[in-house]
Amino acid sequence: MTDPTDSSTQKHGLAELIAERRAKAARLSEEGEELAPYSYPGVESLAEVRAAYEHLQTGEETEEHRRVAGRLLARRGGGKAAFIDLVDRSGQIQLHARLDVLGTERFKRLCSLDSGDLLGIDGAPLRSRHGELTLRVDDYQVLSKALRPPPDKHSGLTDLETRHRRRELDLLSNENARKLFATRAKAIAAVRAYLDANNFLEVETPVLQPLYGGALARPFMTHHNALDRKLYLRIATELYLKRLIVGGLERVYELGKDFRNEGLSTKHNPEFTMVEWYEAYADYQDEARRLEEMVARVAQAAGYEGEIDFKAPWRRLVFMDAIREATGIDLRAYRDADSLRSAIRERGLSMPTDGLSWPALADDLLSKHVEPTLIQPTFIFDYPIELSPFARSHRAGAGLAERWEAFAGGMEIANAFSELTDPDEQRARFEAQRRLALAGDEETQPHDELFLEALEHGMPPTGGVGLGIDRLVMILTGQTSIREVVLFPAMRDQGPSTKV
RNA sequence: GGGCCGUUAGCUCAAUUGGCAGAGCAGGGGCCUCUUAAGCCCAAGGUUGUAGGUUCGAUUCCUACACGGCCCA
Repeated sequence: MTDPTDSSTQKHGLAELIAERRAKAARLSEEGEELAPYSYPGVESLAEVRAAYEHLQTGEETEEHRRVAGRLLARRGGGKAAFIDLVDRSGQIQLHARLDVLGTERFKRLCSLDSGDLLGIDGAPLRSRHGELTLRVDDYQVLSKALRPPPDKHSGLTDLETRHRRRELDLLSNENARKLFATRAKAIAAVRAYLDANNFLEVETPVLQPLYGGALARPFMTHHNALDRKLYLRIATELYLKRLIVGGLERVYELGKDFRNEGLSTKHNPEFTMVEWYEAYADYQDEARRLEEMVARVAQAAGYEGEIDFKAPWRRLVFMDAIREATGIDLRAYRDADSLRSAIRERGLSMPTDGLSWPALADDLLSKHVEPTLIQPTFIFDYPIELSPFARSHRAGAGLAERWEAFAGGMEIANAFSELTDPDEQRARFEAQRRLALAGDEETQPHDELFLEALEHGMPPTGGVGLGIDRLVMILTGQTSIREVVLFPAMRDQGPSTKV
């Protein structure tokens, strides 16, 4: 035997599988098949075709013409007829390839294609004798020859690491992954639709900022060569958006990536998607109503059918009461770090307390002992002012700020203030932050003089909200890890690879 | 940063007490005109994450490292 396809000489590791596919592509090409056309016009989605022929009775055939395209998932049969499963973003359909329709040569070539190949089909809809909606293949066009084998056709790709590093393989082999990111897109579109409908202007402010601000977080740094200056990737859009409110844009929002140079977890990716909006003449109570109304609509648009009831009004708690109910500690009675620390230790609450300031301890009490219990949507109102350098002090005083955070699924999803508009007060807050930084706090607000000057031009009363899109999508899709809702999550370098 | 768990064929998974590393799918050679996890016959496919160690013998036991997951900080 000198036949190069003699099975006794074949191996089928990955390198051999690739060589086999390359050889097959070469063969098809020699036989006159165009393997990579520049376009394939007139394609309908499989879902559209399915919907149009759902009425066909078992065994009923048509002579109508439909053009579809997708990836070859599986083939059954051969000989003189075969069934092929084709998948596109909208769904799946069965093809019926027949030798008597296509002729011997083209039928055999079609049957020789591999799973993963991209295929265009001209076909006539029918319902098979077993009741499956099917397209009889009248003509076909190879749109791309896949040189590597796809993941398993039944199990798809399950290895978490590969699913996240090689999202394209996750998407092409797992319908759930395709659905999830379609849901994410719907949720984001619904956020924009809500804000647009309420007369907000979508704006874009710098990602590269001379000074970072608007949140308590460590930034990424970079360098601009031509300007020879240090720049930071933004940790929030807050300060620029407020300058737009000073400028008279009245209602603005920005939906985009923020970057925080912090650890990774199931709830934290170093780059994440946030929408912030600011509304002149409104306060934080107005914004609470806006958020619950918006999120209820987003959940509906995303087709959410889970356990969480987003319908307004959401539960409303007050910061100190929420901590008292969960831990028995009344923060009003412990106004300094030392007394609060001993109260925490007396009650045997498991949390580190050493070296933490009073605001940090108060914040940790909330995030460790209250936040995980907030499954149904809940607002926590009236944070200690020390935790809120951009929030206006509470009209009732008492060391509080007009600030709330919203929680659902045991996670913080949004944060809002009656914005601090007084430039002198803001200057004092920056000064307080500077003292914290000198004392060793790594997450403080740098002094931003341009922002202060903007406030000095006069800022109307304003309500502002930041809503974490990734976490909202986690809740809407029932995922417990942010890596499942971000297409390409941050991963460590893989190290030396032995893969082909 | 710490603890625990995982890493085996392209994919999904086995492997008993430390004793020749096996299946299914995919791929190759055949058969097959209503199949749908199609089926039947044949032949093949492995640096068991990496580097060491113990042992007559290591996927298995030990150490370090890499990557991932969960929990804690």
